[in-house]
Amino acid sequence: VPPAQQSGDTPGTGLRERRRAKVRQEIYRTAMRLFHEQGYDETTVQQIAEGAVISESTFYRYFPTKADIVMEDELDPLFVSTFRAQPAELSSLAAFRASLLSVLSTMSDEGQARQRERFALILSVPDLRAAMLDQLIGGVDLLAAEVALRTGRPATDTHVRALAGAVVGASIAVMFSTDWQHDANLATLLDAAITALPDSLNL
Amino acid sequence: VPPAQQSGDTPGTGLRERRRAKVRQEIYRTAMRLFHEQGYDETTVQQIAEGAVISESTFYRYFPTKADIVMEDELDPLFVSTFRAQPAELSSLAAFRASLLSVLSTMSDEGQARQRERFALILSVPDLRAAMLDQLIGGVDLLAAEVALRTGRPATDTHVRALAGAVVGASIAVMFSTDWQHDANLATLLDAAITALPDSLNL
Amino acid sequence: VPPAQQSGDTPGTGLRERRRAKVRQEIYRTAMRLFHEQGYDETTVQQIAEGAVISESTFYRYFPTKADIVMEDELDPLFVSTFRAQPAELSSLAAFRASLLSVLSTMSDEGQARQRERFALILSVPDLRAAMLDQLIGGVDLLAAEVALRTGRPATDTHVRALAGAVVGASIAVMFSTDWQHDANLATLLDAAITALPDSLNL
Amino acid sequence: VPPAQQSGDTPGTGLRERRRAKVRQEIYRTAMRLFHEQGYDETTVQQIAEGAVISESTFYRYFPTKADIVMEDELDPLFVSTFRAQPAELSSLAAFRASLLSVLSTMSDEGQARQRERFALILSVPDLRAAMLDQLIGGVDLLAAEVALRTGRPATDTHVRALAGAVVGASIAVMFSTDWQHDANLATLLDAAITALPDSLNL
DNA sequence: ACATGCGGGACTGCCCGTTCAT
DNA sequence: ATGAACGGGCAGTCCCGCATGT
Repeated sequence: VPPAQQSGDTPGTGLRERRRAKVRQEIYRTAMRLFHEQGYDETTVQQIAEGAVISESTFYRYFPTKADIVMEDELDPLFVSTFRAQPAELSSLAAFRASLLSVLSTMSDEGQARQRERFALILSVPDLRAAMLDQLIGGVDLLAAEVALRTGRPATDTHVRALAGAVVGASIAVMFSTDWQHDANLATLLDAAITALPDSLNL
Repeated sequence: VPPAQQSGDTPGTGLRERRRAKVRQEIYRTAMRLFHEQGYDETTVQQIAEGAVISESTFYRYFPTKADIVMEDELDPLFVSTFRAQPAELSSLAAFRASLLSVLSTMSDEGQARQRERFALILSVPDLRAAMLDQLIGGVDLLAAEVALRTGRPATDTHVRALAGAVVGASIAVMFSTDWQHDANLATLLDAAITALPDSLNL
Repeated sequence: VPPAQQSGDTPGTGLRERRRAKVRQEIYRTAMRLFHEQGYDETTVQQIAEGAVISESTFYRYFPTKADIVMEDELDPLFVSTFRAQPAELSSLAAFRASLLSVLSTMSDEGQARQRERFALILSVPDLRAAMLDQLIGGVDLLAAEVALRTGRPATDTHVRALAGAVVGASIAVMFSTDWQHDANLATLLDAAITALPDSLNL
Repeated sequence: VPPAQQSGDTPGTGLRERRRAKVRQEIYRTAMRLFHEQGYDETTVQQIAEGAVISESTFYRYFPTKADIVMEDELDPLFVSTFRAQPAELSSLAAFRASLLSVLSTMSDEGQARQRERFALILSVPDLRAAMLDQLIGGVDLLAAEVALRTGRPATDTHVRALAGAVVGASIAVMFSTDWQHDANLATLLDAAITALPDSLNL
């Protein structure tokens, strides 16, 4: 037992943690493969457990629900650090936009493709769409906290929350647009929407 | 055979339709009462069915899922008609704000209290929060369609969608703020947020 | 109401009967198409009813169960008449074999293909396999009755029933053999099995 | 990890296994009692579960379907071992007959009565008749495998399958004869049918 | 007469809490 | 004491029979 519980973010070099991470990844990959082959609803937790050679109850120790496998998003922490690194003279909106572009551009093409597919999956499965709201609310809270930091206002300030909500809402609205699958580039789309947002409010 | 199929909204004078509406309401009330008394998760569909003196399968013929009972929102159509009635010279944002105030003000105190409770329920139950996203997306689509109508732009236009998303997002963000339960008035809160939105974007 | 209920087999020229036949066929075709497109279990009775533009309960007035659509076999009456037409000097077994070949040979290639596919469907769906037993028992009874007619013995005679059972059983056993899908010709297979049956008993 | 995986049939000394067997038997007995008292269709799985003091979902962990309770046949393995013990010089048919008699004679009168009743139940309930086909196919496959073993031919050989099918088919045909309930002895009946089978083929 | 709608039961799948085995 | 097995329990889907209304 390590003398001090390490803070959650540190990767962790303990043997335990690595084993855990490995199992987790095995579950993740098996599940994604099955979702891809058979569809989400058609894949049972039992099948995933069998594929990853663990018991069903172990599965639930790694992912609270089946939907959480897909909800997994490694981009949030990256986004936060990027946002904080933006020059102070930028407005929050501009900083958001810059961070967005920066994060998206660091993704490999394959990474983009995977995000894309993941997103399409979420869009098409009610259960996953549903699971996304908490994710979204979390996103708003996160952004509000960062904006609060930047501006010195409290995170519960109506203006701060409205800004965060509007930005996330606009992003979602554009992403959930029915006809973006042909559109090659999510980054361009989002960038345009965010840039135009102030003007859009005058429509 | 009825001589003319009546448009869906008309109350309907057929014996069948009235019975249906009555049963639906009975289910709704029974469910809400039970949710109030025992909590949402602690109430089974079977109990609701028993309380409404129907079978479980009949329940599912009226509400596709248990969550849909709570999702029921009669305000949307009212909002749409109010929004359309706004003078054309108002910007979409202003029209939205005016409609919002108008709709909220027509609600009785008791109606407001019920909405409030309903909202608190949704906030506290993961299952309901989850179910809300589709509702929200629907709201964005609805609003986008109306804005498109007002401005003559296509409903899929990025500006239009961004506007709709931002407005809904900001509203949600404010409503999901942790500390509004003490605040008596939702209307005031929302009004402030929407009014300040353009300025907020400059934070 | 017709003065005399016509015997079930007569095609019937009444307007009623023709309408009935037409609806029945419409149901049959819609169902088969859907089974083909989506699979049997994945097709609900409601979908079939919608596709045939009738109500669900009407469906059940034409087919007692969903499985009965597939169970429909128009070959039995043909087989009986062919069997009766066999020369009296043939043994029952020989007559059976001759009738079998005769009936199968009258089928068009397309008809054979359809029978083949139908059979594969039955094999692969538990529900259909299950539904088949009554069909089979019916077949045994039918055959026993015919053999009884031919031989002058009572249809309940143990020898008669054993013969009928053995013939049907052997046919089934061969048809349910795991590896016949590559084998182009069901007729050849069955013929060989029946011909060799007496010898097989000495194994 | 247990040092050696015990063969499935061995009773098993683990506490877990014994408990499982006990629960299974409790379900079986409760169900049979209820079927006897109220009829099969009139007995719900819920009642069985209540009677066995388990939950409905546990029931389905022990028996995949309600029908499988009745399908349970402990005679198959006994039959196989008896069949294998027959002297090699007997023909397969003769060996089958000898095994049949042997197995039936070891059954107590009460056991016979139970089998009888079980069979009558199956005959009278469509759902059970239906479930029986898979059982039958299994029986044919089993017998074919044994015959293959005895004769050195492949189990998929047409002669082998035809023989197995014919024997099972003849047995079924006789058992499903309408008027055997007065006939005290199933063994005698089956024996006669099997013995006469080769001659019957010449009818 | 005909369709619509409801009762109700079988069954599946998700998820959680407890118990057993190592 | 850690992890697997197992049971409980509930949501939800589909099939089918019967009552009811048009």
